Amino acid sequence: MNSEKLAAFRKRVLEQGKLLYRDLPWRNTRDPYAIWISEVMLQQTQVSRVDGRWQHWMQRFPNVPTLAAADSADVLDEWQGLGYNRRALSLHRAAQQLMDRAHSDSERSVEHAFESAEFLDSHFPREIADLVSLPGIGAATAAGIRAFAFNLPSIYVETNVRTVFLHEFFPEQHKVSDAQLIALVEKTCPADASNPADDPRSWYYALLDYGAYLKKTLPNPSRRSATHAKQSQFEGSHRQKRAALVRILLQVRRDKQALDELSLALLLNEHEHKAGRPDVEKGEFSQILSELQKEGFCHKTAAGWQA
DNA sequence: TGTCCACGTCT
DNA sequence: AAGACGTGGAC
Repeated sequence: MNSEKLAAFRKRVLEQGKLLYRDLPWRNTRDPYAIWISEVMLQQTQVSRVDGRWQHWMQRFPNVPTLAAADSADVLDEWQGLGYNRRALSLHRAAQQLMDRAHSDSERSVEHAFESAEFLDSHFPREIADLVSLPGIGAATAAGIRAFAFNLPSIYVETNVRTVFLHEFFPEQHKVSDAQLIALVEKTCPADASNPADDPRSWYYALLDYGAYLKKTLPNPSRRSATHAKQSQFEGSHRQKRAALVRILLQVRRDKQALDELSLALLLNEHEHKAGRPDVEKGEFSQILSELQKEGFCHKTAAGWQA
């Protein structure tokens, strides 16, 4: 790949990015906490579904200390409708870890109150290794936080970025590996922010917006990525039952203020612990549900269990 | 009506 | 390293 070709590509993406720029609410802040929340919400989720939910979350849990102090059931409750509950529980746990880190930092710099949001923001991790050590933050989310909150260069590979590189450099080619894409992403990301119109933040906004546009107008090019996988069947799956159970528990808690906080939190932690594993014990869901039914919290209908 | 599809993180 | 994980819009 010669440098003229790369320069032409960069110019094209920047131009497209300008034309297609989306003025999304989480792009009008530099608060790393707010951007972190948006990145996690946007994992596997369309922009249209996050818009509104992000704002609501920010009202309810405006900063790291608020989120860390929240009850895990309230965090789940706020998350309902976004899918993949484990992301909400990871957010909650990560916030608590950040508080722990801030606490130990403030022992060394006592002039800062460790409870203050400003202190935490200035201590929000910006190194890849520190970000990735938090639950729910992988390579992509870490790079996104670095670019959008701190304007720092990284290799940000997610579906829209894949789409652009697949479309521009690998037309027609199938099963393109991430290693091939990463090499190009690394080569093209601006490494210093001296030119304000061409920095990591603007660069990745442009890539995201151009990629989203390509997905709308073409058969999704990112299907040609080697990482693209067909999802397993939802109907009749454990995760369908688990989702129903969480919904019912939260509904019961909202409506009747029954179910004490602690037992619900324990149950939800259990749920979190088991997520991602296929070894959930047989009959566990129906057992919990029939116990709840005995206490009059829910009942079985033709459509399934209801609160 | 159901079936397919959107996909990053974790184990 | 293959597969689980939630929800709702598109068709």
